[in-house]
Amino acid sequence: MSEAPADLLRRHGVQVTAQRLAVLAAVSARPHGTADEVVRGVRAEIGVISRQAVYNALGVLVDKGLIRRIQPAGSPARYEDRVGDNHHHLICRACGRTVDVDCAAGAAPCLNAAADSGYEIDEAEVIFWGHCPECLAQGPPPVEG
Amino acid sequence: MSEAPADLLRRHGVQVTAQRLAVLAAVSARPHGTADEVVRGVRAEIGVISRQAVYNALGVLVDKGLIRRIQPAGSPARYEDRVGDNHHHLICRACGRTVDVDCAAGAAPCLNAAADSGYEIDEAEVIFWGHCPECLAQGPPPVEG
DNA sequence: TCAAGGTCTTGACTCAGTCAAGATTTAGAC
DNA sequence: GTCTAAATCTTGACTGAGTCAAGACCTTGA
Repeated sequence: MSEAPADLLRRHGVQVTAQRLAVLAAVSARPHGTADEVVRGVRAEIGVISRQAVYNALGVLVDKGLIRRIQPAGSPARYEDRVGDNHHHLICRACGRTVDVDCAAGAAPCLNAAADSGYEIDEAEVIFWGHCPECLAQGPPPVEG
Repeated sequence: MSEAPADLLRRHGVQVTAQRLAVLAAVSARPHGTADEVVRGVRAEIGVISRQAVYNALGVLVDKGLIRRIQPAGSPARYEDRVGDNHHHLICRACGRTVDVDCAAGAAPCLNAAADSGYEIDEAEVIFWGHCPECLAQGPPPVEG
């Protein structure tokens, strides 16, 4: 990350604009933020931007592998700038807080078994659901069922 | 599954209605169907039902653990009646076909490592993305990036 | 058969995201 | 520094998935 953001974009064949730089910065500043939170972050930084420009920038950056999109069930898409490693996510059912988890097994552990299906697999998306320490402390999680 | 669907519902404290029975049957008939597909399936079976009643029935059945809801990125929620085992899903990026995969490791393999975070984890949701044999045969998958 | 409570229908609404047309900006050539 | 073509941004309408609320209807249990 010693590279300037503008150079990073150029190196990936992405035209450099104030909006894209601000989106990249906003995603870095608040990992796991929604598109809407990015919009607010960018507006705080450069004053004004259209929702559409943010969606466009996020799409381009995801496309080029500069950021990663995660889409947990029951939540809008979220974005983070930690890419290139095979980490997963852990989400609190109560407060929605999302944290990164390194996969203990290194490479995705189920890939071999799944390959029996004849599918050519390129990604294993893993999301852990539970309750974070703070929500646990505030009271026992509601019994389900 | 030797139990009659109506008894199954009653045993779980769910009031028995024609709509709920039809929704349960529709989900069994087409695993991984969307709410919309369930609506169409139910209409084929009992003639008429409101969208809202289907959402309501699906919600109750998921709540009681009689069916399972999966929400792949970029797709509406899907439902299946295979519950109680820790199986995962494999989705074709090209045609969207979804198949079940048994987890080779038996129990969810990353749970121990993730537990370091202090979270109390109750579910590991795993989705594999790739291309199915038929889509692979029709041509190489598009290069991404 | 009847009353009470739960469920269904209808229709408006929200939220996240997409589409399209015209104005603006960027990159590269002169 | 100026100019042109192409890419990007803004604006505003639109779609799809799902939720909310009020009143009609059906189940359950007595």
